[in-house]
Amino acid sequence: MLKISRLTDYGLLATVYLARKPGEVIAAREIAAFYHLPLPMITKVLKTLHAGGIVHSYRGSGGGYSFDGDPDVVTLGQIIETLEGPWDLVECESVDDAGHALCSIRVACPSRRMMFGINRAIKGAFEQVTLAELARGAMPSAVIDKHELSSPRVAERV
Amino acid sequence: MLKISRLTDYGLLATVYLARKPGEVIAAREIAAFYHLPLPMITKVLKTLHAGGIVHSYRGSGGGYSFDGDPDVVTLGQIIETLEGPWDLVECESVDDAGHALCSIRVACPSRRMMFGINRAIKGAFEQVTLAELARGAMPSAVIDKHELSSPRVAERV
DNA sequence: AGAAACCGTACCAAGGTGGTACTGTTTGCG
DNA sequence: CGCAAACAGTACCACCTTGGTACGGTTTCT
Repeated sequence: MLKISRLTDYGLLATVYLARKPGEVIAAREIAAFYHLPLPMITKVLKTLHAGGIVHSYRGSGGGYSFDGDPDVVTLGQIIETLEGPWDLVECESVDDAGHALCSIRVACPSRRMMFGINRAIKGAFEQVTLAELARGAMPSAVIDKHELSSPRVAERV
Repeated sequence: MLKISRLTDYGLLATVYLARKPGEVIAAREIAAFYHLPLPMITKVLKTLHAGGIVHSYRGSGGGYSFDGDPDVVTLGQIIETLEGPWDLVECESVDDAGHALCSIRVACPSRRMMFGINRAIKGAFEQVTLAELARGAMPSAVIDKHELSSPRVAERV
């Protein structure tokens, strides 16, 4: 299930804040103060971003976090995936502890294949928005290509 | 926040089932049996679909639900909106009981405008998938049109 | 009259989310 | 050396949503 929780939103804000001052080491306290958000929330999300390799961390006095990567390479999709973990619109493919599919009607399900198409489209949209664009505050008028939608039965998956 | 809960998924299944037998009055019991889902769940979701005007209901013995509309007009977006209610990726515009914005940094927020772009793209994707396509089980290769992005400098990933 | 089927509402357990607290550990600096 | 700043890890809690159930009421067909 796709969700963009408040925590993920905090993470985006923090990442953008760091990306706007590339290479600079900034304490979590400063970010929390800027956005008027509780410090423990910001530190929590920054820990996750660090674990995911999005930002660097520096401990000790004068430490903090920094974004050292290329903002044109890091995408919104990567950040969301780091913060929320893997996601899908529906849980068609989930399996129980024994490895059996939770959904008993998978093969005949009328919505599964369609959902995967939508799924891919959304992930694609997230992948095409770079951190650089986020940092600039640009607003893309992203749309779905109608011609691609009508094509029936493109690929057989799974 | 966008979420497609299991209940919404049930609603999609039920709607598709009805749309495949247009005009036919079908008891909730039959749909539940077909998908191996608990009857109370199906009835609950069908009530919501009826309240939203997606399907018709007929009471009494021999009653049930039917889809009488044009499957080329009803969209996935309408069904989701009926089942989940209005949604947005982030809660930037939410206000408290007194009408004041919950987000204190709205005007300067670096992610708000971008999120609205993504928001629109996803809603657009949902609006372009019709119930007829769902019923056919077609799988669209929906993609975002790169040229519509505000910035031409889009990283070559995926 | 009785059964079939929808309607409305209420209820509950489980899990997720937002948020807090506390105890390390590392590092810079006087 | 000793202190303070700042990250790391973990545990905890209140609240809400979600999935699912229960039950009594109403309509309609036979």
